[in-house]
Amino acid sequence: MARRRIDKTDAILKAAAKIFAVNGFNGAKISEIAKEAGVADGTIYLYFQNKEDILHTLFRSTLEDFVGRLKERLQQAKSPADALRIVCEHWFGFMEENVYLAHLNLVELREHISGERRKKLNEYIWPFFEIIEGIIRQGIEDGSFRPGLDIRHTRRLIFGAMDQIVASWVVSGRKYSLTALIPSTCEFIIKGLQK
Amino acid sequence: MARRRIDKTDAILKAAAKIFAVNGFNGAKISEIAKEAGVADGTIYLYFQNKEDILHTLFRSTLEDFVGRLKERLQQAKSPADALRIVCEHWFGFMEENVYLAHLNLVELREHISGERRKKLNEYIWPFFEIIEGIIRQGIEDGSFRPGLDIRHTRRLIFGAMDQIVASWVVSGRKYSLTALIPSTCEFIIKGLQK
Amino acid sequence: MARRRIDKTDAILKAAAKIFAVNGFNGAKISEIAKEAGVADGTIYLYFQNKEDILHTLFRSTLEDFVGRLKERLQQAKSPADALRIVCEHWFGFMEENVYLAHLNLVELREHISGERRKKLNEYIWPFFEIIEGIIRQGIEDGSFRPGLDIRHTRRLIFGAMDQIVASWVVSGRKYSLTALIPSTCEFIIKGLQK
Amino acid sequence: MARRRIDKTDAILKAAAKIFAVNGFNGAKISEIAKEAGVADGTIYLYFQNKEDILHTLFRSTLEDFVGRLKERLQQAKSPADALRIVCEHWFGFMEENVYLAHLNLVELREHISGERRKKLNEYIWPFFEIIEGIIRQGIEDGSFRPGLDIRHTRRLIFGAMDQIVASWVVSGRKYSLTALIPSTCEFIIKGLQK
DNA sequence: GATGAATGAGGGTTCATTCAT
DNA sequence: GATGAATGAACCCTCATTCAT
Repeated sequence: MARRRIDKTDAILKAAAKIFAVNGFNGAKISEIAKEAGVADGTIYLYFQNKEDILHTLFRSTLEDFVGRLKERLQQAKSPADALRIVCEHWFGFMEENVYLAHLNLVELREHISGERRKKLNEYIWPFFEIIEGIIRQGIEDGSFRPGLDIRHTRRLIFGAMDQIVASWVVSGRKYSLTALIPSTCEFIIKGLQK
Repeated sequence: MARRRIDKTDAILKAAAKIFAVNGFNGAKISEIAKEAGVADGTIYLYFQNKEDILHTLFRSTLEDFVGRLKERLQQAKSPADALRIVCEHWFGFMEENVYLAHLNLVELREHISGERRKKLNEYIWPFFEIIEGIIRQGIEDGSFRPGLDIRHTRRLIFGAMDQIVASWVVSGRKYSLTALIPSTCEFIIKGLQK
Repeated sequence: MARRRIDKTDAILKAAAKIFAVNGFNGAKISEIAKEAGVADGTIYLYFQNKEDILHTLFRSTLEDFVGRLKERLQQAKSPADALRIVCEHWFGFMEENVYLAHLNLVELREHISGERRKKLNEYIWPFFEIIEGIIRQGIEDGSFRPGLDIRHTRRLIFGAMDQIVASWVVSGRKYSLTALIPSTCEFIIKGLQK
Repeated sequence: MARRRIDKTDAILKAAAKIFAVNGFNGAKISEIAKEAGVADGTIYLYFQNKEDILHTLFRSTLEDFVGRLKERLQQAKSPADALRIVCEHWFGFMEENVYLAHLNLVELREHISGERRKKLNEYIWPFFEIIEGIIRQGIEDGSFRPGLDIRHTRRLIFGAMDQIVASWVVSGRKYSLTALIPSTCEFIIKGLQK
């Protein structure tokens, strides 16, 4: 029973990820998600409160998973610069494995249907931002990075650079390898922080 | 007559910029735009084909204006690094002066109601991207920037970094000065390209 | 223009009265009302806020009309007993002329979808109740009716008796004359108050 | 087995009475009734054909019970007027003891989702009406009441008066004693019939 | 008999677009 | 050209009922 419950939740989330990614949140129809998930329209409401709840759950669960794995990997980081490299690798790799999420991140995390929604979705990505900010702080402390860097501002610069690479890759139709761009992306970022 | 035509077109575009920015494309109602512009609902359809046409015209005209002014300013650039500084200043300044556009850029340029729409909207920003790419190319040629930089990839890194700063500023409710962040942003970008 | 507005409002109200009466409030579909009124579904929302607003307007306007005419007629009343006779005549006559309203009164004024709705609908009938209470008060004062009658309680007894006659007539399919029952109804009521 | 069957039937009916009373027929959810009754949703359909069947059974069984007890009590009536007093006492007392039924009577006996439903529900109250009509007939015969009274019409007047008192009491939130109103109610009714 | 997860039909409401004036 | 009343397609969500276990 519990098993089944999880199966359907997953099926719906997976279907939603696809439909949201293709059509955006507003363009996605519940009936389409249901069809894709192989359940009846009403069934969705046994597992989620409403359309928005699906989106939130999708973000939360995926990002929690992402952050959890990232933290593990980061334990092997030898330096702040190395840690940033791991972050970039992980982010790009994660996006390649979860293209739908990449779409969603691109589209919905930034969309602005109501300030409220944006705020909640932003909450879910905060743990990731905190990781980056922690690395910057450490880099400043151990002298790897310039003193005087504003932590938050710098985190935005780093995330923005990485994110734009993902966004362009998504918009391009993913015609090239994202992971191949890790070295040059990291070089730009790390150089931008040094000295 | 022609004069009047332009007046109304402008009034509608101005109204649309405001309404789109506040409510997003999907959330904006034609009737609200009409009211804000001081015309009847139906009048809008004498000047634009449909709701989407308004958005496209808005982007195109605003970005054309932006690029035109930027090009003028860039004639005084003393070096590629200086040119990038001017680009950043101009972009941030432009966003501060056109908050509505900043919102729109944040929201709609990235939204993805249909791949089709995104593609068209991206077209309008291309001239701006070409300017940045031209600066990078020049910087590589005159030795200011690292050789071996991939022009397009680098442009994305630069734009992504700048853009994230704007995005965060918008999301924050514009509670701080955007232009104050120009120096630290440029330092990150330029250092990222050097050596 | 104003004329048209009134025409449509009336057409919708008339259609709604019919559809509500036949199907009840919950059973009535907006699309049916629209069809009956000869307008598009959406047009209804240009004239009314929502389905409930139609019901309220229907009650309010009809009862206002009813009370207005009743007050005029009552000016010719020669005694409290005569006034009650006029009230009964008017109520029964009104119901015969507005069968749909009779249905509605029977059905919706009493229905209990939410306490809120009932309360509002009851408000509209209050002016009628006040008229009856005024007559009772006067009858006690001039000695026509028993002293010691509780005004409110007595009004309920009177209204209840009359109303049940209407209700039975509606339920029967209106196979007999309602006005023919005025004398016997009034006799019961007036005798019930005297001595 | 048979015993168990009755237990569950009763539990469901009792739960339904409560839920119907609070929410009305349309507003009541099968799942709520099931929860209140402590059974599964599907179980209800082992005991009743559908939602409407529950309502019918509820009315029939409750009113049968009511009429049965009333008949017993009426054997001690000393006169038609006394009998009417007993009827009123019993009706008011019954309503006070079965508030849920009072609500239901108020709401659903009169509701009119389909003429069909009303007709059936009315059937269940007929035995009560017949008792009242019998008393009137007897009163006319023994000279207690006016000759020439129309039996059916008079029954409606009596029931209407009593019922309105109950209805107002229910709507008021039952903030006062219903049984306290028996004397004045009976005085009105009996005076209305005499001479 | 009992369960409760699953079903899917049904409807109020919004709003981009049209067109008679 | 300008108006704005009218249109009607589109969609999320509820809940009575079913049926596999």
